[in-house]
Amino acid sequence: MAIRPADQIVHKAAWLYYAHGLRQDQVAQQLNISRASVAMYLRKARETGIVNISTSTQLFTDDVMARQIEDAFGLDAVWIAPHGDHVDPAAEVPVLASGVFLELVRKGDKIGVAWGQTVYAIADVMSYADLQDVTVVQLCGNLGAPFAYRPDQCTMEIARRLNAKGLNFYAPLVLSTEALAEQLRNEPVIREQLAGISDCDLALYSIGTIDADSHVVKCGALTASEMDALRQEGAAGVVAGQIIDRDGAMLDCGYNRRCISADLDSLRAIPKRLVVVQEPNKFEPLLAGLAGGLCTHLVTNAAMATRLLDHAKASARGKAS
Amino acid sequence: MAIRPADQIVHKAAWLYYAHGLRQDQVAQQLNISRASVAMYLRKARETGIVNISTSTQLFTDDVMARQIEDAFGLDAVWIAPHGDHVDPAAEVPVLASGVFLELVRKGDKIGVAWGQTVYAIADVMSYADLQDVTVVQLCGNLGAPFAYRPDQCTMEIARRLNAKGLNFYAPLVLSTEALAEQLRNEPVIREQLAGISDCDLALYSIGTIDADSHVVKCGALTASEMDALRQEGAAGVVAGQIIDRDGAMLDCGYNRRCISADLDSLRAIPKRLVVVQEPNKFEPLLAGLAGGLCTHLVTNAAMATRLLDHAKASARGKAS
DNA sequence: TCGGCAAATTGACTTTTGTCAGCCGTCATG
DNA sequence: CATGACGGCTGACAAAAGTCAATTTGCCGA
Repeated sequence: MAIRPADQIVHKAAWLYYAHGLRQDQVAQQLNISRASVAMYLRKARETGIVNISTSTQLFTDDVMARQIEDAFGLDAVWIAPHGDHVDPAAEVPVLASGVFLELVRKGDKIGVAWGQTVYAIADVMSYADLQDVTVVQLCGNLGAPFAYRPDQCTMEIARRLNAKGLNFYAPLVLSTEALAEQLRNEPVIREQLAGISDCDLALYSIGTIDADSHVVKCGALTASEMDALRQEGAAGVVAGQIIDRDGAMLDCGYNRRCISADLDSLRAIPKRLVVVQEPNKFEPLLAGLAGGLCTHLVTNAAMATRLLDHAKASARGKAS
Repeated sequence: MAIRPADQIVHKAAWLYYAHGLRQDQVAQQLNISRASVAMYLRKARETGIVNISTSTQLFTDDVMARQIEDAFGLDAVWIAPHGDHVDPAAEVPVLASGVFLELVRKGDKIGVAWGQTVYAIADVMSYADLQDVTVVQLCGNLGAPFAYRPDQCTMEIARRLNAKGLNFYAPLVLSTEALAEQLRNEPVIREQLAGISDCDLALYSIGTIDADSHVVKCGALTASEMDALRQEGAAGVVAGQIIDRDGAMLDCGYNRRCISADLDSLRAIPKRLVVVQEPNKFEPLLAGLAGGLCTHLVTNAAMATRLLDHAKASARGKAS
């Protein structure tokens, strides 16, 4: 909580430069150090969240399509990244999502974070902030797989960026038997953590696909053929490591019963549920998530937005006829 | 609410530069404009709060004196500006106060603002923000005096800086008779506004002195000799244009009864009450305000902090003996 | 007390950003 | 239809910020 003596100078430099608007050479003079050091301290200040630079994301909500999707699916807010007509189209959605995320976070909040490539990409471009009284909790159990986007990695990276407390989940995501999963869920430590999920203020997740490329398959929680079987049984998407059906309800299957993760009611109890979807093949999973009320705030790209609207119009016509 | 077409380009430039980290020439290329225009748009973005740059004020709370004052006076948080060993010592407290103010404001808040040179100085150095759903309300009636720090000016300037809604108080601060003041207070428009003060989330004020230099004297609400008489009667400070005694209670006097302003209970109902005091001669008034529980968050300078602590220690000894 | 080593600091150079006079298109006016 | 005023945009230059190799500082163990 207290400022380390070594950081004192960083705070001072940042204050003189950003709050008072002095030039770097003036700051250097004030603090009796070289201008090069000032430049270094200022970079450090930005990188550690002592200084915060945020850009309004209004540009992306202020859009007819975004409004139409809000209305069609009853969402609180929708952000649409335009077609990647610029340098790095793949980065657009994560950068936007991280901006939106930081706009939604409040001091003292408890934030639930799931996992996946999308979530990790967001963490990776997120700018640093000084939110020491924020807690970031992992929404589901862990996987041993050596991927950067594992649940614990996602949680910790976001906590690190925010200078927040990170609360990891020390249990596997999926166990070999239902009985063991049940026992573990009843362990006080685990039970407490699961129970605490519903009093998060904000949740961040993407929705996974039901195919061989799914992160649950890549990380070894399910085999490609098991996944295939689940699709036959009505699986439509993955939320926090669990399989949901087309209506966004938990699929009644052995895999889910062997999972240790946030149950969907707990997720729905979180007031702000930020869902970020980028890849085109996540259309069906996203529809399932929307149907299940798992999303209040949505960040996606223009292509996906168009498909969502087309779908909404089609089903509206379907009902009318 | 919607972005003006002319501002679209400002948003885009700000997004590419600050969120994606492109250089100005790359942004210029993206948007097919000259780099000079990009530089201009970026300045505009900073000046209108599309981009927000904020610096942690932790340096100034993270201080033994600040902690001691918190404890001694039971405050939620205290910030102390160090001795003016740098370029513009007079600006230090207002700059700090505006930083603290912006840290305390939340989206959707209703903010009460009083008036005076200190408050106006804060407004004047405050950086721009994009808080469109914030409401800034004037805590007391108006004065005709041609000073920039009039109640309505303070309110409007802060509202302008935040891009917030400003709600002015269309009544004089002080009337010639008690009867007229009472009648006016009962006018529905005025009554409503006064009643609404207690559901502010945050208040900002300084505490005025009881002397010929007081802003209420300069603005003609009281003459110097009237002020002198009030001091004999126990006046110790001025809050939102009204006179308080040494205990921070409303002084029972004709002037106060002729005032149209927030009553002290309404102020105390506001959860965050940010008091900013800079001038040495405001020591007694500040003590009165603290005694009356009119302050939860305090911004001041090192000299004042020392005096406060000395006073607290002295009265602790007094009680002990 | 003295090397030896890592971390912090700096001077000099390069790149990026800020600025402003002048230009160009637009629009209202005579 | 010419004119002039105005606001926004740009090119070219000046100022400021970023970078990095070289140097200094502080610190540890011998």
